[in-house]
Amino acid sequence: MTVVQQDKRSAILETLLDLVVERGFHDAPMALLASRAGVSAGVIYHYFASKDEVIQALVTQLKAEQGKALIAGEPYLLPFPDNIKRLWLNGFRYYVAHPRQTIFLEQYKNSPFPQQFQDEWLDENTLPLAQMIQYDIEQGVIQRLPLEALHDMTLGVAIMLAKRQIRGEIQLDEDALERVALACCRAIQPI
Amino acid sequence: MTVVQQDKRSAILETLLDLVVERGFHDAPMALLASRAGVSAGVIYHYFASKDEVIQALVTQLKAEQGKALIAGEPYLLPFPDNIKRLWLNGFRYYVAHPRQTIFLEQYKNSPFPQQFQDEWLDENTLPLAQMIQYDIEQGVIQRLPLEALHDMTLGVAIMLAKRQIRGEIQLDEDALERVALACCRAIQPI
Amino acid sequence: MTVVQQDKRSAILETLLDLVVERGFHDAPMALLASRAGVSAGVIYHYFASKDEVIQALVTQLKAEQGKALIAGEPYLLPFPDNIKRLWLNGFRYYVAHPRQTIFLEQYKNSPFPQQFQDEWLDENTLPLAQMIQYDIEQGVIQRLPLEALHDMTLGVAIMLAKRQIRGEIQLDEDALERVALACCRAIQPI
Amino acid sequence: MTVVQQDKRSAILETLLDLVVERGFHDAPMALLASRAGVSAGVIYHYFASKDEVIQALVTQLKAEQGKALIAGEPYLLPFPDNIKRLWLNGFRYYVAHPRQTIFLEQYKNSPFPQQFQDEWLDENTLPLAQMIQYDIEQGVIQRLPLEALHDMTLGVAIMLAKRQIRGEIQLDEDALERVALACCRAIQPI
DNA sequence: GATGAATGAGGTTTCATTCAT
DNA sequence: TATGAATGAAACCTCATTCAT
Repeated sequence: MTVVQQDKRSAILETLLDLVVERGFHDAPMALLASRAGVSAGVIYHYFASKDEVIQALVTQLKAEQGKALIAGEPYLLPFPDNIKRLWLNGFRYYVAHPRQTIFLEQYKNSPFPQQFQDEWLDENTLPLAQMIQYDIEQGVIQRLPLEALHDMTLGVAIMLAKRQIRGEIQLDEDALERVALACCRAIQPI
Repeated sequence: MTVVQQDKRSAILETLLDLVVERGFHDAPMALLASRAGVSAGVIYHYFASKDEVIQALVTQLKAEQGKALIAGEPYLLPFPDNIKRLWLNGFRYYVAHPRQTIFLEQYKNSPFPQQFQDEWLDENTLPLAQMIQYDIEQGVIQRLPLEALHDMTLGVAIMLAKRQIRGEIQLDEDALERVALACCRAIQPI
Repeated sequence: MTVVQQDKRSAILETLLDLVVERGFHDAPMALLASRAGVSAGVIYHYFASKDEVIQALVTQLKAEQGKALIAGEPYLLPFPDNIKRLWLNGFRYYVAHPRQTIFLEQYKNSPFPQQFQDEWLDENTLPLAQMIQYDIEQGVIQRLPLEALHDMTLGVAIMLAKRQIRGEIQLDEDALERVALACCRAIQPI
Repeated sequence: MTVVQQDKRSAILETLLDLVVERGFHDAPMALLASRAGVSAGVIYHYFASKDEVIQALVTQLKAEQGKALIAGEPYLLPFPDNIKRLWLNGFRYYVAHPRQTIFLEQYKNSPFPQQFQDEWLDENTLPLAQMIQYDIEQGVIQRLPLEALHDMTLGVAIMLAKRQIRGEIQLDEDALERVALACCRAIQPI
């Protein structure tokens, strides 16, 4: 049945997420993936053509989930700096609330996997964000810098801080969070 | 001879750097390391006890080199915001000029290797920087936030942008660089 | 329905023929057999008990077809050397016109499959041929040699040449064919 | 040491020969090859890049040995039909004396392995034979037929009979052998 | 110190066969 | 009958590490 099928497929992806977060891409064998997912070694190859494709499927799924989380509350409808602030807080909270997803994607992005060219600003979730930023640049409320640079100065910082909080290195309270989010907004404003 | 020894040891580390950058930790076998380093497979085990130790040795070396690069021009002797700006530009330039080292360390930091607790602010290179920041916080010219947060809001952004530039995703000219460096200084200032 | 049954059974055998000719016994998996035959993997086991039995069924069928082709035109009614010549030309033409069947059976005969002892001269098609040869030996028009040797000196040559022609290594015209067929007749005559 | 190395390499090839003759290409796993050769599974891959390359190496070696056996006694120096007769008897005796090699090569030639185009008449052993045949054709003592056809009408018959004798299906005595060899010579003569 | 053949456990993937539906 | 997901043993191959030389 389709439900059962989806169950197995999902169990495999879910377990890969755990495994890679715990042990890294270099130490996540298929046999362990199978046994921890409660499936036989063979079925994995009914759902995916190879180990790489399991990884790709998980990456795709996680990126979509992240993208959706970022646009919760429709930040692209707010004026600067509220739009960026909401985006930033959306991001930070999602990252901290989904530590495995965050750790996995960061590990993936920093590993030399054949990076299919996929502009992070051109999928259905982030396109309105890109347009929002572009508009604010034209309006003169955001510095004229590459989208990627603006991303790193805002959401990039949110990811880094979230990773630290996940690892327990820091613990930002609501007040500190607000201040950092605002600081990132200020950073990208023209002088 | 000692020189030859150092040559082989260095060749191994240098080659591991290449290999991990090209293929990732998950695809850097010892046999390939040996052949590309121009040494026999066995001799690696005269210099290092295991594969993990080769990796650790390289990590240690690269961190020390990065640490030294950051304090070039003794930024800890300058007043805010010049100290942070110099630090930022030191960092960005070092990262871009040493792409393999940057990529390697980022890959390492994002992989779940047994992270021996090693406070990044307590080694001989970064200690003066920590003291400098602490002093500026007391003086009220930098926001009271965890050192790690302040790091990510400044140098963290430099690393992210450097990685993008290494990958060819962006190309920041001198003017843009200055603006971003300043923006990061502004970000950590109190409101 | 019986027709459908026969259709599926035939499709399986037909596809196995293709598969083995293209890829060999060592590379003809059941899953591929099923998908190329347009049937499910499971249904093969309704028609055949195992992979070996599919192979055996195909072998049996192909041998019967070949046997029938050899006695077309009732060569056992003709006097030597016309009987042998017709046999030879029947064979050559059948082999060339049925390349997959020829290649398959040759591959099978040269592989160490459990060769159920099955005298090739004792089935319903070839028995009259064996009697014909035996008679010609008694009459002194064919050398007294084992039936198998006489077979190889005549039909055996036809198979070899047909395989070459199938592979495109040679191209025998009608004249050459006649000459070779005759040569094979002469070969088995007493001196 | 080189001797030991050669020992292992040879043991692997020798064992593959046994294995394929006994069980066929479709049932000759590397693990069995290793254990029967008295080596570990891993070493095979120090000497050969893959299973296919082990097979290729064996094929190459066996073809060379066969080629040398055929020209023993320098048949290409004798006048027709003694040259062909010696070739034929050389062949038959070699095949019967080296049953595994014969069975292996026949199985190989009848399997759809990527047949590197390798004209069997153009290597160092068989080139003088090709020239010899060509000369006899010009002299009018051998029919004008493709070399491949002449080969099958003579040596081809020798192989087939040898295979039968190996399997115990026939047992040709010296007298019968002489007669068959001569018959093959007669077969390729012009009428 | 240096070599590289050797090991053998373990990696990814395949495959004949079964069985719930 | 028919399906195709599921199994798990076994296939091919890799790899960190050892050790005789």
